[in-house]
Amino acid sequence: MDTHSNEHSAAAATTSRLSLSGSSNSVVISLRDLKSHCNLCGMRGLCLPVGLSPADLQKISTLVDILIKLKKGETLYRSGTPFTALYAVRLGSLKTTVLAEDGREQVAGYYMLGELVGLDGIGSGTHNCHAIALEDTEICVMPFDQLEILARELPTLQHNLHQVLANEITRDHSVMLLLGSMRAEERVAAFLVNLSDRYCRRGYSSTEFVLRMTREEIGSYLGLKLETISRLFSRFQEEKLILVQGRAIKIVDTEALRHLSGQNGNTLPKAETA
Amino acid sequence: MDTHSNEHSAAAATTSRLSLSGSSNSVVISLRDLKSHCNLCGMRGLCLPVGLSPADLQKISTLVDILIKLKKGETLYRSGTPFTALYAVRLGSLKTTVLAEDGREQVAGYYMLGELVGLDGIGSGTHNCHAIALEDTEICVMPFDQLEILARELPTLQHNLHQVLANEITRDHSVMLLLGSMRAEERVAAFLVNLSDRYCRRGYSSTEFVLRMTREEIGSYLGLKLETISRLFSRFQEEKLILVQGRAIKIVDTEALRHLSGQNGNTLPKAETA
DNA sequence: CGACTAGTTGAGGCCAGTCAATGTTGGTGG
DNA sequence: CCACCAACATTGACTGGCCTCAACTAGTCG
Repeated sequence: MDTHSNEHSAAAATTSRLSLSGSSNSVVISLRDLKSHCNLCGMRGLCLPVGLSPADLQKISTLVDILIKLKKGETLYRSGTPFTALYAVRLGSLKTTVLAEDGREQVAGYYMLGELVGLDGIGSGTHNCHAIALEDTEICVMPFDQLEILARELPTLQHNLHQVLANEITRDHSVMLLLGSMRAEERVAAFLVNLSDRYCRRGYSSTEFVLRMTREEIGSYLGLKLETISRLFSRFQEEKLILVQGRAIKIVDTEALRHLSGQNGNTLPKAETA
Repeated sequence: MDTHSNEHSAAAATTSRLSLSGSSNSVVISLRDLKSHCNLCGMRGLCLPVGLSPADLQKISTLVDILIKLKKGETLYRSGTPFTALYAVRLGSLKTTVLAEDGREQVAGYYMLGELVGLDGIGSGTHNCHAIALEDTEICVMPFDQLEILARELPTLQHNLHQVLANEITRDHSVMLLLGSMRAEERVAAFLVNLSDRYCRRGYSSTEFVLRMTREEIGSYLGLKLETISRLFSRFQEEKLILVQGRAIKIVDTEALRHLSGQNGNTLPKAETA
């Protein structure tokens, strides 16, 4: 709300380093004025995996001292801008989109509360996707150079960082599997099951949630057209798998969805499927 | 050649830690007996990006003391086996395949000389794909726990490791773009251009090379069927873009291929293609 | 109210998959 | 040397799933 941040010199300095686009009217707040450091944060243990001692957390807090507030549709960073930091979603959600050289754009990821965004920039020092808020969103900024320094002191943090990076690779592999070898209905089912699981892990309902993406964004993520998403939502509803009301989703038959998606839940082992 | 390695206690110990499947008859050699440490290796600067001083390289050499020789078709690791090390391809090539829970398998990556395999295991401590040699292949083993220790001492190595991980993410994103939004001919063109570039960077011909994968493996990687690959190779040949002779490929019209693949090379910008 | 965006639904077309027959290659053994 | 076999590859005919185009509805904002 308080857009007069020029008195927050630390925040202002970091803002320029972060290369937020001038057109963006995102709000940057120095956490030094707030009491919300990592050890108080509800997301603790989500954005960085478990195993950190209170003392370690205290040290990590020192490098998370900027909070960015984005309104729906605002961009956290754009493809081509310099990479300086990792971003932890503290509230809300974002999408990332990759761009082909011919201008085609595709949603590459969908990040919610407690997840880290911006890993893609480490390789080249430049972001190669856009990160855009899907709703009003708060982001903790972790300057990467400081993170690397701290990781040398704290083996647990170092290993956590490696895990976060590798988990992103694993996640991408399952998306590749989805895009490369699943039919449309399987993709949509897998998408819903994935969302359900992630909401569940965060303490929300695994059967009722509100989509933050349009049909077009979902389609882009799944390599399908928006009409196909719409049709499949309707068909799943006819088949009593889900209830759809615009973006509100209620999962009725979790098992059937899970089965469709190829992840046969915790049901029979089926040893013969090589 | 010398398969009596039971006197190489270090090699034998590491072998068990690596959990090589018993059925595999891959050969494990201790590099202590060889003179081929990193600072002598021709791949230097490929498997780990640039910027390492000779002194740093010397230290890294100390952790690369095992060489694995795989014959065509042998597996380096399988999905589900414990993750212990990263593997640098010293000679030859490998594919990695991810498995859906319903048994479907898909080629996730194709690694050649100087590239690192095994990153996927860092997240969970367990590999979640298979790595299989496409031809006779030599692999340098870098135990990951030792690598992490060394990375804490050498900031350059630490940053290189982060870059390697992040580059894998970037690579996966471009595969996702390919699978999600390109038509078959564009995918195949992109595949050929990508191979061409990578061979070129390694000092081989960018226009003539021999595929190490079957049509089926290429198709699996590109989310297509083997017949489609075959048909497109034939069509590209008719259209004078390439010459195909089994697995031998000669690229005739690089520009046209590059254009098809969406990476419009270093030609005209074409601003109007939104 | 009109303009706009998001979503639904239908009709028809096309790209890639499926099925099947045939050709090619490389290795093995008589 | 050739015969034989298995794995890999090519090509054709047909099918079907998803895309394209288009019309229509619902909700929102000025």
